[in-house]
Amino acid sequence: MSGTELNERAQLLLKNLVERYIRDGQPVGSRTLSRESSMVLSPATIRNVMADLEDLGFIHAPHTSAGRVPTIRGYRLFVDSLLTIQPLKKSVISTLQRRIGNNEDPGKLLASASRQLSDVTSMAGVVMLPKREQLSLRQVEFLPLSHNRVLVILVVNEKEVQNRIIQTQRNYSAAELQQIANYLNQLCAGQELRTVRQTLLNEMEDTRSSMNQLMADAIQMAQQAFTEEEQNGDFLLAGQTNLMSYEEMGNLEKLRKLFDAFNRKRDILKLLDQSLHAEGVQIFIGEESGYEVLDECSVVASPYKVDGEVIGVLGVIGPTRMAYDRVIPIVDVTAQLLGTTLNQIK
Amino acid sequence: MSGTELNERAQLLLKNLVERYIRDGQPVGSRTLSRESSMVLSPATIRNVMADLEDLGFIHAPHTSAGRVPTIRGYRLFVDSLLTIQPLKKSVISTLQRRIGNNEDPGKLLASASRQLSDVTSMAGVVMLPKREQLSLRQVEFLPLSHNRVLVILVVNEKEVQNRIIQTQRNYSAAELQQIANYLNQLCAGQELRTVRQTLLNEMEDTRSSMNQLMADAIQMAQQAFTEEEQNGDFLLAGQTNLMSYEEMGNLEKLRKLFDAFNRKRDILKLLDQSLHAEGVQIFIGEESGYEVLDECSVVASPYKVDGEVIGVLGVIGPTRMAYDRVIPIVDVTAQLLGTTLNQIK
DNA sequence: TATTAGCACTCGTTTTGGGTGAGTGCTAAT
DNA sequence: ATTAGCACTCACCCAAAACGAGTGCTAATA
Repeated sequence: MSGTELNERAQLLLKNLVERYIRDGQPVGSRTLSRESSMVLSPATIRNVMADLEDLGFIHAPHTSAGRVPTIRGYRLFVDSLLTIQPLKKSVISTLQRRIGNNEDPGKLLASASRQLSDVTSMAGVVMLPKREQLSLRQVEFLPLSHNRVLVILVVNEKEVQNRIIQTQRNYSAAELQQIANYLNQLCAGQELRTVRQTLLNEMEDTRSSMNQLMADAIQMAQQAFTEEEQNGDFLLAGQTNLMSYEEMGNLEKLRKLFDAFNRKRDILKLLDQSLHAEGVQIFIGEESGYEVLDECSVVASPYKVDGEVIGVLGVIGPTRMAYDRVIPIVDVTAQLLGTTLNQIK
Repeated sequence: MSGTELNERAQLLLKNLVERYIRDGQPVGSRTLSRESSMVLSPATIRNVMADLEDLGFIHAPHTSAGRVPTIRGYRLFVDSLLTIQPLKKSVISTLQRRIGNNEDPGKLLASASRQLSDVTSMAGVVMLPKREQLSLRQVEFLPLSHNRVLVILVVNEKEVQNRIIQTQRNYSAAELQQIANYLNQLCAGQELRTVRQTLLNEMEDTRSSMNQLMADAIQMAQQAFTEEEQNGDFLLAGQTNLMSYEEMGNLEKLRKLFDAFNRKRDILKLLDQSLHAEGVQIFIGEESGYEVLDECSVVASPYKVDGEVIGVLGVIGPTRMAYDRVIPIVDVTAQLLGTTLNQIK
């Protein structure tokens, strides 16, 4: 029984222990496990096995006369190779589908997905906003404002509208701006924003010789307008209050730090980013995430795709002691549903 | 000493009591008050006075052998006529001003104001988004999408861009849409959205006879586009996690309900609306608000103006036991600063 | 008449200590 | 290798006791 490998029996026992602990949150003792477990073993034997499991760091006793509780390592082994996931029933899937809806507005869709996740899991649901690598310019429009400022309206990706205000050298009339816009639209429409910037550079060379001042202005203006505001990414969070109902979150101070992290967004984003280039559901258990505030939380995340390309991540955040077998398929399916729905309205 | 009027001494005592209670959160007893209070009275006398105050419902003893705690009525009297507010120092005001900044983007400005409020008060800061009564249309633009849908871009109030998608009867070409936009721009530019709708109705009458199909289409399209999505109002909340640090919020269940109310927004909005047509700082103490979740909270709110017209409300939400003397001027000044800053960038 | 000292009393809080029970590790028997 | 038996540990519960801040009432006082 000594050694670093876990035999069949020990694994099964660990599985039972974790399941039991997840179910009712109490440290589980040898007696319980003996009764519960499928195999017939006396408590004493089980104690021996548990002692081994403890030596190997899979479980841990809060104090001498308490049962055992899974450690992070224990959970890890559990989700990696012990967990049996029952696939969702068709009916459940279609309920999820229906509840996500197929709103025209992708923003609303994402919000609904995160709410969905939080509702069905009773934890916090999170949906990262899509990273749109390729923004293809459809049309640009300029409107004069006071104080040498110009309102720029960009229509990208067919139906998305961005607008920003730029500062110009002098005052342009509406007519001039119209001309500039026409010029730029003709030059750049349909291109991706990054190639647009290249196009502008090239054009600048050409125009310099031809000496058309307005064109030169146009290019300079466009340079400003198309400077991508670095979009640091963002996410939608729903149901964070659900987390307040878990007694393992009883520590208000910790809970507060967690909520602050949600507001700060940065750490959570970084964590989600890690799933961006992964395939399928990823799980971060407790400290594994590397973020102290998530000490006692697990994150179950999955990338979602549009056009076969991963554009974002969604998932749930909850206590380490969560029903992984239920949560994992929910996250998985929701990611797929969101992807296909986004595809449809693209 | 019996009677319903409070004599000078009783008022002063109440003032001291509330101040003391606000300072350290413990029920305050006759002994403490005797030591603390400016006037020289024995604990026994003070007990007599306190008994009266209790009869009149201004204070309340949590149990027989505890000191007294202000009731809602007590707080009310305190803030209404006992409270001495020290005006903010110039330096503090300019710090506030600086920290709000003068971002070009009004959205960022509002966010910064609410963060500001929460930071300096260590409570939750809230800023209602401006109600813009008059949206004056500057320009409208149509872009064809697939499936008989059209992307409408509205530029209102000089520099604000709205966009929505409408469903049309048939497919229009870009050129047709351009024509329609020109027509509408000529017809309606500069008008307020509400008069625009009227203009359209009138125009419809006229056009019906002249039988120009495209114009008729244009009007129908505009009807759709200008149907105001009822903007139910919204607010920006910052620092709600601050509330988790007050021991009077120890009850997680209650705190959760409060946070849920923040997310629901509706109740909070209604409450803030009440300050919309008030002059100066308004205070809702505990149950006074009429919303159960705010039982143990007070809301200090003030309308803010642009162009001399009230367009929104801002304030803070915190425990009933808050330092009103400090919070009230902060809210007051912040409202003024936000107003003037908004004015500048308008 | 208003104020105050004195005193018995109340009641939440803290401390103490025994009892309980779930669970353990170890040892010896199977 | 497994199990029964047993002494031991320790969180938890509960009741009793000690504590102390604060009260209301009464009688004395200015």
